[in-house]
Amino acid sequence: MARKQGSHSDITGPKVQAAALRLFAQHGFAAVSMRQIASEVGVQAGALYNYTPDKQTLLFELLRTHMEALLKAWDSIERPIDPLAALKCFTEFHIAYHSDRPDQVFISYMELRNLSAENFAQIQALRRGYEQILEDILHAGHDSGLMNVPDIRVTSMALIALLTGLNNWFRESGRLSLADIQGQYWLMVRGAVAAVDQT
Amino acid sequence: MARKQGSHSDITGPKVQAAALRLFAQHGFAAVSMRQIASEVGVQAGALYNYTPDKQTLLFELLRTHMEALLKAWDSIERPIDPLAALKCFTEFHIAYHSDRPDQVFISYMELRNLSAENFAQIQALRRGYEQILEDILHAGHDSGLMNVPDIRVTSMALIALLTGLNNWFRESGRLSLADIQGQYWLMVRGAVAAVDQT
DNA sequence: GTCTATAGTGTGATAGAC
DNA sequence: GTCTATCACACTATAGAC
Repeated sequence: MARKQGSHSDITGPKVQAAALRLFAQHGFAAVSMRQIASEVGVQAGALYNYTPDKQTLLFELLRTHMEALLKAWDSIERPIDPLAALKCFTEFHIAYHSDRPDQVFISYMELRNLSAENFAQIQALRRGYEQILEDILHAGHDSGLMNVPDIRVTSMALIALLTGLNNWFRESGRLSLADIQGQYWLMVRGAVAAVDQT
Repeated sequence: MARKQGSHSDITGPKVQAAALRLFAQHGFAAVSMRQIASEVGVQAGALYNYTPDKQTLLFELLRTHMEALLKAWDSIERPIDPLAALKCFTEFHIAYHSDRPDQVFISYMELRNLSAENFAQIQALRRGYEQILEDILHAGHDSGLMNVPDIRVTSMALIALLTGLNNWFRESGRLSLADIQGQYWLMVRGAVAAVDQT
């Protein structure tokens, strides 16, 4: 018999985040009501406000947590110094990390416009930090002559789109393993920066 | 002195489409109300229902019109037979067409989940048709030995993400011309399918 | 910490006058 | 074809009991 009242702060908090993440990813921030989230968690709508001051902050915290965890994860791995090896490392890291968190990645791209101006600026700064990682690698590759990068900003945005696009269609349960995907994407990334000029 | 009543079917219809397109792209389908659209058009909310049976159909018609125009535009240009030349042609076409219609492209990617099941299936079929164009080119390139394409589906999805990602940051008014962009993206696309196996 | 109840506002869509 | 007025319902967020 289910309890109708009681204190569950330790477990309800994470459940609110998880429910909001899943529903925002599936239906979009604006299309999801606080009542839907509460229903998924198993509480009444009013109880959600013990865990977030409002719906906007709930979204913001999901994005901030994701971006900070992403940056921290990169910081914690060992990065090769050689630019090509570093680019391969980045490619494989990006694919592994992002394909494992489809909902977080999805809302991080789709719901930016639903952030308030202040919150948007914070998330954008974190995102810029991630892009900078790739740009530094491309810069080193360009300077060493190991890569052909006519414009670092263009190449970095193109490569991130290439890699993140994987989330649009890849499902782990499909016919291809993560290692297969990493291998094929690395072939394409390496080719994209190795191209020499010819018509 | 503005008229408060009258018949404007010829001009109001397109204005409704244009206002909905702009607002959906900026704020998202679920976050935009019929009253907002009416306000942008300069009519009252009730008048919109002379031009669409409901909000859902308004979104669907925007996406359908865009996808059909895209396919028709490709059909109307001259396509080289040589696979590499065809891939270059596709790359430049995709960039030119998409960078000229940022709002249409944006909602075509972001608002798919707000379509009803029936409408989604129709849009998805049109999208599949566009992907098929690229897959056919890659298939010919693979068979002729001119391209290294381990998995046609993987490569086509990756290249479309690479190219469409341009819309995330490119603004015609920026420091780079469309021709510059087309040149750099073609270098990357060609490299991505030309890579030979090496570690 | 969760509940019930509710304030105050906004929503998509329709009816009928002009 | 557009207007005004409205129905019936959903929304975020808060107040106060337990």
